[in-house]
Amino acid sequence: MAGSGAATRVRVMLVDDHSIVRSGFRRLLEQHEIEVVAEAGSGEQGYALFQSERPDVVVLDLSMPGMSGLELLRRILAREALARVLVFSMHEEAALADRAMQLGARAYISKSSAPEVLVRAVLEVAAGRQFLSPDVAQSVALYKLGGEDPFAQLSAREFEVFRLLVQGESAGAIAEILKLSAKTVANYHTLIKQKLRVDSDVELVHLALRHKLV
Amino acid sequence: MAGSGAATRVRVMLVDDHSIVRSGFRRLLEQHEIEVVAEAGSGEQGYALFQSERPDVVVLDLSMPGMSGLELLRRILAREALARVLVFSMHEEAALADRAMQLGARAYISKSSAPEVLVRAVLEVAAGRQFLSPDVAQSVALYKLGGEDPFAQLSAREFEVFRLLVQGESAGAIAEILKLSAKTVANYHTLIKQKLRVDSDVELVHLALRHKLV
DNA sequence: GGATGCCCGGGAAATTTTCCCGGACATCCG
DNA sequence: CGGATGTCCGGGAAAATTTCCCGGGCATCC
Repeated sequence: MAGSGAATRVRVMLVDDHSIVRSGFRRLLEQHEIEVVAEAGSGEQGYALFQSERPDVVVLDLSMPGMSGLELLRRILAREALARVLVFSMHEEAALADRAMQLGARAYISKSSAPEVLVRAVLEVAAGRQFLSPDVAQSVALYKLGGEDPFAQLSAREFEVFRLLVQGESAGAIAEILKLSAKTVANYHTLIKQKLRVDSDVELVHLALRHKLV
Repeated sequence: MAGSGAATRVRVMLVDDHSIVRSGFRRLLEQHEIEVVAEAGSGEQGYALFQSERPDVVVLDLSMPGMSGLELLRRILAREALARVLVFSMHEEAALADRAMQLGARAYISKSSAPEVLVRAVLEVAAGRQFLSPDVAQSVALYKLGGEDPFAQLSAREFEVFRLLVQGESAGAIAEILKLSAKTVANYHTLIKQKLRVDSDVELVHLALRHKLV
């Protein structure tokens, strides 16, 4: 990068399992003088590349097979508490945005945002600020105002296990993904059902469904 | 096509409710000498623009609020039976791909396809050929080979238990409702999971969901 | 320096799930 | 008619899972 004169270009890493989407983003960002220094198609790859490339900003799609986006977010922040991660999600579910920001994401934007919003968000995050796309902001605000979040009592870790569970992952798979013992996952499973006041996995899925988490 | 000398550029219309995605696609296609002559963010708009712009190829995202992608596809083909429509979908559900191709779509590709696949598909369709991305092709092939309805093998009684189960009724409640012993319900439960080839209740609900049974 | 709360997982008991079995009944067919 | 097949129903016992209880590590907050 022979950046003379103008400010140094922002170095971004893209994490999304759809290469076609990454490809579009790359072109979009590059047209705005933002440099894409790495692309990852999975959580594992994302973590590895994060460490080797040290991008200024990570643009992360939450929904991925294998290691979940949230898990990757958690790991990145565990290693580098000040990492600047911009979460990009298909849906504008408040519950997810809430979790992601709690964990330490710097921005959360939905896929229905205008292209300029992504660019804007990347720049905001690069500058150390937080950012929410308008739809997400409204959604989160209403969600929080409306009180009564059944998931509020779940810890971050529990919530992650919950999401993976209702997405159909087996206990073994979850242990694998989160690097836990199957036993721990089983224990969380029980705890989650208790906290959410349901008796069966079926009700668990229904609850998730009502909150658009599946 | 008045192809003189070099080939005339292909004229494409994009229909997707996410402007951010359209934006990426436009850049991607334009880098491959494909011209994007129109973008629509809804079915209604897509139909109007189709008539005024008469693109060579329509790239259509199936999942949109309001008029569904399938409905737009149907209308376009009703007006112009030979229209070349390329369907682009988030999921690679065979059922959807099946229906879209039955209706007359020329291609169906999933979002997990490589960027080149989209370009390739557009060119194939423009040339009058059909195209399926590899994952979709496999999915559809297996779906067709495997015999459509996964519930076909369930007996009436089993199906009934299945429906109550995925609706969240407990084993005890079902026994009550159907006047069976809880033991019998448990046995059916096992049998149903076997027949439907799933390992957990969560997957059972997902299956029901996909077939709109919840 | 506590007190609190999440994170993680082992051990053992409690409960459920699964497998195997047999009988009642209805249908279809040579 | 006799027999084959398939659904329907549930018991018994083994196998697997869930649940409960526990403790240590770690961070945060007075």
